[in-house]
Amino acid sequence: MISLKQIKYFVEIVEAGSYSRASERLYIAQSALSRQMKELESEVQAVLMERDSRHLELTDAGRLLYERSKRILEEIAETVQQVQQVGKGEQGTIRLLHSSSVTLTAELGKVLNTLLAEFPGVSLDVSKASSDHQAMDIEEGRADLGMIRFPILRNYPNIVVKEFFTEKLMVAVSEQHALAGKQSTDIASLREEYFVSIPHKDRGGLSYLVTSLCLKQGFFPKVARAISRKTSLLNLVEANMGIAIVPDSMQEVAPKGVRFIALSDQESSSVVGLIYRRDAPAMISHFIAAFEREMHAVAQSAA
Amino acid sequence: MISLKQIKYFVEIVEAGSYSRASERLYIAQSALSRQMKELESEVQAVLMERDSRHLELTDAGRLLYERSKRILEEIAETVQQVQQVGKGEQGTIRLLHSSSVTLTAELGKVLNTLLAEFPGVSLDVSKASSDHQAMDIEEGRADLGMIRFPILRNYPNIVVKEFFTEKLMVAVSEQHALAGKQSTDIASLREEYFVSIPHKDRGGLSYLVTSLCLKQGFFPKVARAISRKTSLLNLVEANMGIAIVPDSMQEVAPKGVRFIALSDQESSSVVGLIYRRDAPAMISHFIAAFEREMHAVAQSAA
DNA sequence: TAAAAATACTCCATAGGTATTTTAT
DNA sequence: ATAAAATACCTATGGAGTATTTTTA
Repeated sequence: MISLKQIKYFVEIVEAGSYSRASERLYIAQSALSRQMKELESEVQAVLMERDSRHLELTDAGRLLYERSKRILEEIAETVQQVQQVGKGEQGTIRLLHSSSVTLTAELGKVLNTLLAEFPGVSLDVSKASSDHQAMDIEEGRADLGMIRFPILRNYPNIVVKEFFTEKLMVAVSEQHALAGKQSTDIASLREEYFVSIPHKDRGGLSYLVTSLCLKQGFFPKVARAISRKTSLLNLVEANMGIAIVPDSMQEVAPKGVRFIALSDQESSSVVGLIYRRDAPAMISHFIAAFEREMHAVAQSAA
Repeated sequence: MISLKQIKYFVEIVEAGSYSRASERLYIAQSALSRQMKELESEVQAVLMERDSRHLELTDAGRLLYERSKRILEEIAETVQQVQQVGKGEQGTIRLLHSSSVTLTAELGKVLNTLLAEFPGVSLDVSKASSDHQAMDIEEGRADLGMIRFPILRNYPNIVVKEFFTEKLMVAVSEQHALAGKQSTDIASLREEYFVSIPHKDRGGLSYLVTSLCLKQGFFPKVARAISRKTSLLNLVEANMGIAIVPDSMQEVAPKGVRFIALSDQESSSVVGLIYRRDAPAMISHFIAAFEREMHAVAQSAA
């Protein structure tokens, strides 16, 4: 019966390029490898490697086995990890909240799918909620994890707030707007514009950030004549009721008649944060750790 | 280190529904299973089965491991088989010929793809050739395998001819033809039609078969005014230059303006054959055996 | 109490170690 | 002549068998 040991040894030999080197890496004697490979070859009834005192070379059969073996070993490792997780009770539904300004972009969706594959016992229940609601829901056990936009004004003693990722801010304008054709602008130039977002000083998040940025340029953003909580900001922008400063990820979900203009200001970026209970169960903690890891990975690959 | 034995035992236990029954199937002692499962559970750090003296039930972790294990064992078995094949020199290109009346339908394509997956060292080189050419090419080593349409008139001593599969014959007519709307007809009713196929008595295959069928009904098929070897029969049919009797698989490759009408005659079917050298190398023989097996399998599932 | 799993104890097969030989450059 | 793989021989770990105990429906 072919054994996993043989497969592991075989892969290691191929990657080490020689029996002796592989024997060192595996902390076993070279003779053991020699015998195991002989055994493996008789199991599959095929010569896997041409070997002499200098060279080691895979045969066609060996190459095939090597490729397959890597896959199989990976699959087994992954399986063991996942079975461990499920065994540890890492299963159930994670209730994930997100602010309306944190949209579920394709990128985020990809990351979440990766996580679901990694945590086979877990499913997600995603809803939209304001930062305050998120904090309360999580504190009181109605949700597990939230994605909010900095800054956070109030403090919740039982809740951890972690920086998650950073996005560039952009100006969203209607295609009929004077700025529509521009490549780039800055916040100071928006002094006379009407903002469809509600500049609410004490609610934190994006509106707070935008207001602060404007104040730094010496003006308080003028409020547009039409404002809505129901329809998305971007629909008002499209209707040319005013402009908005939003994260660039909003481009993905923007209606057709909206143009995005880059902001040259250095500080014009916004941080998305992750919030969760300080005493989150192990499963949630593991999920969060993986979430951060994956998100940083895509951030790296993007940079 | 988790072992294949443990995985095999585990799967067997799950499928047997009890340790004792599994131990019988595996020809080992029940105690051995008990210990191996204990070991496996400690390897994956998870309880896999709730077991007492009456019931055996998988935990969530166990269910996950069971599903994955089946996949992994399959993958290993398949790998071993394929490595054996490649090791036995079962690699190279199989030169496959087919008559023009044996079209590479989607069904056939699927079967060939299955075979290519099963024979990882093999690739195909497919060409069209007349039955006679096929036999000569194969006899003289320029090809390996041919798909022809019965009957075969000449005898080639070094070539094996095997029935492969059977198809219903249909009448192909232009959509402007009087028969176009009919559900079904019979050969006797085609007495006055013009046939765009060339009724060649001594060339075998489809034309011979069609001619014989007509003769059985007491007439010799009338030859259409336009005949071509280059363009496909069906183009002539579409242009309403005459009708043709063809296998139903031709519907897949027919131009839009062609209608197919069923034939009620009992004998109106045609047999496709496989031809190859009597002394074909092992690899070709194995491939052929698998080809027949797969083709019969789809024939069964269709019926 | 009966059937099925778990444990105790024993044995042997086989994986691995050391030392040596073979092989190809 | 040397570096690496193959072989010979020995040892020890761990997998399997038998017999027995434990568990729960």
